[in-house]
Amino acid sequence: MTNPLVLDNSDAVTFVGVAVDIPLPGLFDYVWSMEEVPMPGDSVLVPWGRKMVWGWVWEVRKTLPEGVQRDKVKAVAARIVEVPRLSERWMSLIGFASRYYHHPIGACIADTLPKSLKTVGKTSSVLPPLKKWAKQNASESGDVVPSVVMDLQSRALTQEQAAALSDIGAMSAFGVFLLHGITGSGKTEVYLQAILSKVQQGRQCLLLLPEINLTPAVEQFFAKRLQGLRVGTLHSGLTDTQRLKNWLAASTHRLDLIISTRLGVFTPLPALGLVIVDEEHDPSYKQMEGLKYSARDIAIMAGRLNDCPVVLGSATPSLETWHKTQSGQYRHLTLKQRAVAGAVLPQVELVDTRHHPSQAGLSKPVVEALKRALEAGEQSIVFLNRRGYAPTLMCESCGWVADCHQCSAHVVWHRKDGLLRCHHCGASKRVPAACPTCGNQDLTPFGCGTQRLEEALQAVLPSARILRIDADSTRGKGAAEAAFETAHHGEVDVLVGTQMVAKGHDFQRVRLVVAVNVDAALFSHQPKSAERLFSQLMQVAGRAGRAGGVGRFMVQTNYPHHPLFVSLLKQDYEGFAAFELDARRAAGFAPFVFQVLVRADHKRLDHAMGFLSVAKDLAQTLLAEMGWDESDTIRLCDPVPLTVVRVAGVERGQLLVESASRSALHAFLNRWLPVLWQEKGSVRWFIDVDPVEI
DNA sequence: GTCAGGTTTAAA
DNA sequence: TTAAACCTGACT
Repeated sequence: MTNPLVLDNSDAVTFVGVAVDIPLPGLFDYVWSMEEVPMPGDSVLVPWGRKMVWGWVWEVRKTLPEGVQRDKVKAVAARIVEVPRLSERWMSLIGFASRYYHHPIGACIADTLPKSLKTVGKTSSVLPPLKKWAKQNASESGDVVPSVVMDLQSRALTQEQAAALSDIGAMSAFGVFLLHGITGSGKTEVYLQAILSKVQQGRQCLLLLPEINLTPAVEQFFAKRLQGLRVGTLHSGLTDTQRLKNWLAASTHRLDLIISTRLGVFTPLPALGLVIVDEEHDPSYKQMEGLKYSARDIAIMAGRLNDCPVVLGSATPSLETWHKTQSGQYRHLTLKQRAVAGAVLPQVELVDTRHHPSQAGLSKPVVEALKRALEAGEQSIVFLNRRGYAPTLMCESCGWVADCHQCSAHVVWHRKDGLLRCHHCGASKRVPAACPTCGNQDLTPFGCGTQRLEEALQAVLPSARILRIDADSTRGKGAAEAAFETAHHGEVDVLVGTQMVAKGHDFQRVRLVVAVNVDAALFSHQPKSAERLFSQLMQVAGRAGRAGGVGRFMVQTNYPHHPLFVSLLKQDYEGFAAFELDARRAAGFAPFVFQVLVRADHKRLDHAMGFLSVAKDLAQTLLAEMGWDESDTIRLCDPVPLTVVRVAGVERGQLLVESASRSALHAFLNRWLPVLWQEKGSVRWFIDVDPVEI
């Protein structure tokens, strides 16, 4: 601490540690030679090599850190006054993300701010909203308590809802709640009233949703129900300018409720009072590129830093959340009844496909049920989590299979547009007229995707109006909303689709829901695949019978006695979770062990694998030096190629590191990763903390 | 010698 | 990541 009364020595120089948008670890030091005093959080322009790059002041220092030569240090070129200074709390959150995910701090900032903030001075479109913001900010403060009132048609809460609400409302400090409620149990009503009460106290609320598709409907819902509420959305579907505007409004308390996808969890909200993560188990909360964060985990840290409650909502909580709830770290709020009047749980039926052979993916009992629903004028949903027409195209005479040139994977036949598309790299090519190896003109599709299922359904239900909803049919702006709109208006008898049909949308006239081709997930080597299947099935099941009457959910399987289905029949999440957690404990999987994945990519597999084995050797040496017993604290697995080893012409390998102690794992990474930075050669590598796929 | 191509290194 | 420097082999 410098005493402010003692004048600085005239030759004392101020240095700043700047987080630069460069994938290198650590901060870079610059001289601050401007009149104005630098502050952490300032946006600056600094020389980098022979060009200028954008960065943020992270630390202000009187001396250079050890090892930095004074003559190498250049001066900050300019402070970008138009960009608001980042708050301390926001910097703590980014700092946490950087340490926890072992990702360079500059890259963390770059990955979490609206990217238009990096182009100030380069493009003209960014400046007007920033200038407007500065002007507005000078003239008035955003900190006003809005007078928000609930609409008159508010329903009375069930006892369970009221109890949950009062528990959340009573929590004014940090605490995590699991709001565990089946579909239709009225979680949203609890969110709404909790948000209302926080907003009336002058606080901001952050509501995270797993998918962009859900944001418009949810925004409308809140705007309609809470009059006077200043609500805005943040997601990657917004234009850069719109996103910047909403971000600025949120960060200056001109919004009370921010509804966003995962990227919104990093928005600096000055008056954050409540964080809600809806469908907290959803895999899309995990960012897979750049800073590989879990928005749910970051949300919890944001709650901790802002000392406010965090609500995790789900009908089928992730097992890590469930585990923490069971051990008392999170508080468990349960909603067991369906809140919508007259709605009851759907009946689950398993169709044993060993006894009911299926044609084009549909068994006889399922077809019968669909016919009856059609006759009764009801809507039905058929769920198949695989898009395209057929996952493989094969020549039966020579055994040739259509593969992707750039990836070690089969290409999927998309019959509608006559293309073979690779679902890994996105490349597509025309369907060949004949087998390229033997000239056979009869190529046979194997397996079934949503397009083929749609065709099969049309064949058995000729009079039905069928609508397919998947990533292909809803490409293009507004296409998804238009499709859902059509379904809502009842102009559709059967909806066929991937998990897109399962998420968030209540179709009023649906009584029957069918799931086909789910068995592969039962025996996947991915530890989370059973968990994911169970939650998907519970979620689609919830689409049945929301309007009243008993819904019916039929699942085709070859393994009706599998424990997952035994739990599904009873819609018994807790039973499933107990079974699955036991299995994970026995196998030594997460959440009983903490994992970090080191991935190495290179055009040549031997280079990628070579890097990983060197990395492993270095790790072993390091562990010996640290005096840790390898088998005891840190477990290093063998480097292995990924299942789909080549994608877009790049070969990929990985090395899994595990420990029962999170702090030991991080302490080890802090020593190991700097060594790897020196060792990389031409191999591109990165790490994934708490990976969802291994 | 020189040109294209790959690999290494530094960036504060 | 980017860009320049550095290295290497093929060819004139």
